[in-house]
Amino acid sequence: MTERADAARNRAAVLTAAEALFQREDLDHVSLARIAQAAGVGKATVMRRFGDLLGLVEALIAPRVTALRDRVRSGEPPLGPGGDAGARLHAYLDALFDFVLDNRTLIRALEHYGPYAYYANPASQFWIDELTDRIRVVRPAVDAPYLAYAVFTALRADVMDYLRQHQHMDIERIRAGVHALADPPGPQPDPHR
Amino acid sequence: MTERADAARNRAAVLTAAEALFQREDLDHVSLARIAQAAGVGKATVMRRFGDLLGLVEALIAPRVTALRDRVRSGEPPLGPGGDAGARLHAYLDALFDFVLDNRTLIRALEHYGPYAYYANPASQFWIDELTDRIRVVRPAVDAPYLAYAVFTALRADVMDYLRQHQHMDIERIRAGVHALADPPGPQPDPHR
DNA sequence: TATCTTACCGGACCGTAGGACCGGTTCGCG
DNA sequence: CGCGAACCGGTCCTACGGTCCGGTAAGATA
Repeated sequence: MTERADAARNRAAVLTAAEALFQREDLDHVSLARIAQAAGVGKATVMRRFGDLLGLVEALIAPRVTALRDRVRSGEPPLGPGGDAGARLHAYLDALFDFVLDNRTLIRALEHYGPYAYYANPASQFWIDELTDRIRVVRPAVDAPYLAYAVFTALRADVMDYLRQHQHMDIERIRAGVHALADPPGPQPDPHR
Repeated sequence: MTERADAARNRAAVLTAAEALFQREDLDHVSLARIAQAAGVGKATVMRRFGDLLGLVEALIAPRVTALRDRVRSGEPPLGPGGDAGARLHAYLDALFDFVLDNRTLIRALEHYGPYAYYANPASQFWIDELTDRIRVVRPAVDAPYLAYAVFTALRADVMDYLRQHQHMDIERIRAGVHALADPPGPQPDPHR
């Protein structure tokens, strides 16, 4: 059963309108009613297509997630398979960092609806698992799953926005901090310490 | 101008009732109306005393904050002034960790109202500044302010709850992870790496 | 092209939230 | 004791996410 033409048209209109609103407006001035109005559509139409607002935001992020995931799974090294372990970790951190930066409004919207929406997201679980693997190779002595969560938490969009806007840290400083978190410079731990 | 007796009585009743509700109920089942009802008071009374719900939560946390701050500022070393720098950092991390653990429901309530309520809190600013100082002494080569924020973020109540409840990490594992984040074991960085 | 089935549409509606308002009440000072 | 001010709490207001249902139009069929 294929989707009817008007339904497909409305889905696209809602996605476009929602995207624009999330970019332009402050997060808590974006409401279901305003999205529907901007899309020239009733509120129920939005709900029917996406279940709830969280579903709408996930649908907005989905294509970008897929794009990055493809680069990670089958792109050029070191982000894709192959290459030096250290370079792989750092390339991945950079890619995640840029992803969060580019999509921060949508990611914040995700965090806004539902508790744990950021972590529980299937996409995030993939990011975290991959991060865990890449950390484990470079730093076999640490608790890689925990460290992966900690780094991923440091990459929360709200945290990054806060550091930039209220603590006046610039982007490259934060980026360097994230790298240092996951893989501090220097030799491996000395068992005699 | 001193507070009238009935006003003081109501303030205490609201604090007690709110505390109990936050402990017992799920966070988003706690509403202004229920707090007022549990305190045997009108909603407006709650608002008058505390401005808004965020103010109420801050008032609930305040005495605990003060207690820990006193221990940090003038208690026994290594948490208080004096002692080995490394021990000071680790004692402080333990104290913060326990504080978050003990007060996680209130801290989550804080995070629930208002954006950045956790970081922007005056108390948190003190915690972060102190953390920055203690990190700086032990790890002069790193960006201490950023690392302090990253560690403090790892100590978010919602993050810890998520790791415990959904990732099944036990408390001591998380605690060890936080310590490793702030002060990874091993010798200092090697300039030739 | 005319008809009919059915997926689809959208504005009215619902329950609930935080917070403002205001007539009545009670505290406590002179 | 009496009075003014501080305080009280139920009602009201606005906005939210989400649901309902009578009406509409898409598009398959003949």
